[in-house]
Amino acid sequence: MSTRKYTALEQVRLDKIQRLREMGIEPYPPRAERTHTTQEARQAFEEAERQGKETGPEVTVAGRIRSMREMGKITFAHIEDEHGKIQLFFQANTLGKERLRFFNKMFDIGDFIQARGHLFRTRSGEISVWVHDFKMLAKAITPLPPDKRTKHTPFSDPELRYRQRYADLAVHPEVRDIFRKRAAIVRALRDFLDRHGFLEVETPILQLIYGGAAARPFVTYHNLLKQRLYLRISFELYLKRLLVGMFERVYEIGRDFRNEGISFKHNPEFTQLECYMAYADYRDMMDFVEQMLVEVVEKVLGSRKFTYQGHEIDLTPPWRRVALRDALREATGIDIAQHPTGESLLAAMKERGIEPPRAAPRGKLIDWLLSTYVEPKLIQPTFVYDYPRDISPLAKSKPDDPNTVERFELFIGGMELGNAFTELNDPLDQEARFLEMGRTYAADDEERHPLDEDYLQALRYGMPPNAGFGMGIDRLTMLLTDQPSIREVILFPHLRPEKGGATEGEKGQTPSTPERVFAKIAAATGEDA
RNA sequence: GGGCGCGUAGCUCAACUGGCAGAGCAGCGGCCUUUUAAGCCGUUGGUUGGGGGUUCGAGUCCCUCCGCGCCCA
Repeated sequence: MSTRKYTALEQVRLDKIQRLREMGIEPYPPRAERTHTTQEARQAFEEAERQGKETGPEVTVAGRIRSMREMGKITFAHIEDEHGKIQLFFQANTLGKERLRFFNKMFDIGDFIQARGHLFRTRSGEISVWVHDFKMLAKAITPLPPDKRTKHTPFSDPELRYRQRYADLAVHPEVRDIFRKRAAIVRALRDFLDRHGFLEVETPILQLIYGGAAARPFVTYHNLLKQRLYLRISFELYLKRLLVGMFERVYEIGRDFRNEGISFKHNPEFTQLECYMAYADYRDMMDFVEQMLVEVVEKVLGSRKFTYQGHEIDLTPPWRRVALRDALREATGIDIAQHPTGESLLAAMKERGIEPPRAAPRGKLIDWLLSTYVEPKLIQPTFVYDYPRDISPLAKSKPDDPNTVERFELFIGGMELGNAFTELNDPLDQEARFLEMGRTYAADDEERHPLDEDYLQALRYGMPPNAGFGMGIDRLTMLLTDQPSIREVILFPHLRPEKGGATEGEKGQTPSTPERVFAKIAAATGEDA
């Protein structure tokens, strides 16, 4: 019994499976006997040609049928494996009429096949396998979608491409290339950090107290321990504990989870790199990041320059460094230094016809101005530095200006790519900041964070001065693969369920606070919350 | 969360002010011994995203729900 109804097209192929089995042919045999990839087969033939031969060696190739052209007593087909295609040539004189008919009738585009034969060139010059024998490796039931380049019927529906990424990948080699490049980026970052004395570590994803960023968490529940847990929104507080533990340089590459909106640059789970360097400050970190990205990009792309969405981006150092105050003054005419309070800043904004979406504290207004008026224009790599203290509770204040912290964000291609501070290592100041945040944020503000007493305890043992940096791997991949949406660089991006919509009983109401969610989870799992 | 747009055959898309749901591709049957967007002849295929309403009559108009995209938060 099937979990869904088969289409008429699928039914045809199911019938073929049935008939194959009746003929004693297993449509899903356990083993293949490939001797050459398509690439190796072509190379083998070219080698034979260099030796003056007209035919190449006998090879057994395997792959997915991508096209079939039946022409009476001969049939052409292309098969594809991971790295390329090769044409198969089936001829009645070689195989016998019945065997050729068997191929024509029982094999379809999308099936995996293995074919043995010698290599040759067709009259039109294409290297092909003159098939002596062939074998079904895996019968496809659902027809493959046509690829994007097919003139009449491109497979272009983004929803279907993301929902059925396997089909998208199967027919679009260039989509496979994005993920190869992504792997190369991560490898190059690791390599760079390892060579610079960083230790790669893994810290908890399930956390009792979340922190390190301003974001809403996903919540979950450990049944046996009756523990409320959060999926981490950043690695920051754990990695910095390791500096207390006398590791001087640590990094982690992994998944963060943020229970927030989805957009072309936001996915609920995304991959982050964070690294921490003892005895360095945020200026050292700028130099380090510059060096790291230049090297990574050169390794992956072979150049310091690349095009992102029509913009030529040049990573040749030194990158522009601009104080947040100057960047905002340039973009909006407002000097935030003249407006030490939210009220004053808001008044200045309104004077210039700038209307924020909602009333907010000073730091949040500045953040909004930055992302609205500055960020989209920062195409070339730019460090924006010196941020308001109240939106940076983990960063150290500037010695001469307690309301400004030593923090920078990195922008490339109009996107925020990374964030860094001279880390706050004064346990008393950190405690004061946590308490201050608790007062500034309304009790029901979902970005209000619980106070992490254990983190303060770690600081009390003494943490060396250090700088930390976090960067979105997905966004870096977007830049280096010239993709306009984060979904193009995540293999299985988050989508709503195709059917059903909201979970039963939750329609129309969002359980907005973790407390309410815990109550629901506990009820659903039969545990006391 | 808000605004705009989209949802029709397996895929890509048509269908005027409401009036017989169509094409190309693929599929199926046939012809074809060097094709590669093969070609030629014939042919099958529909819960028009789900539900409700208006109407003699709804793909089209109204309400609602679901999904996707773009823009805004």
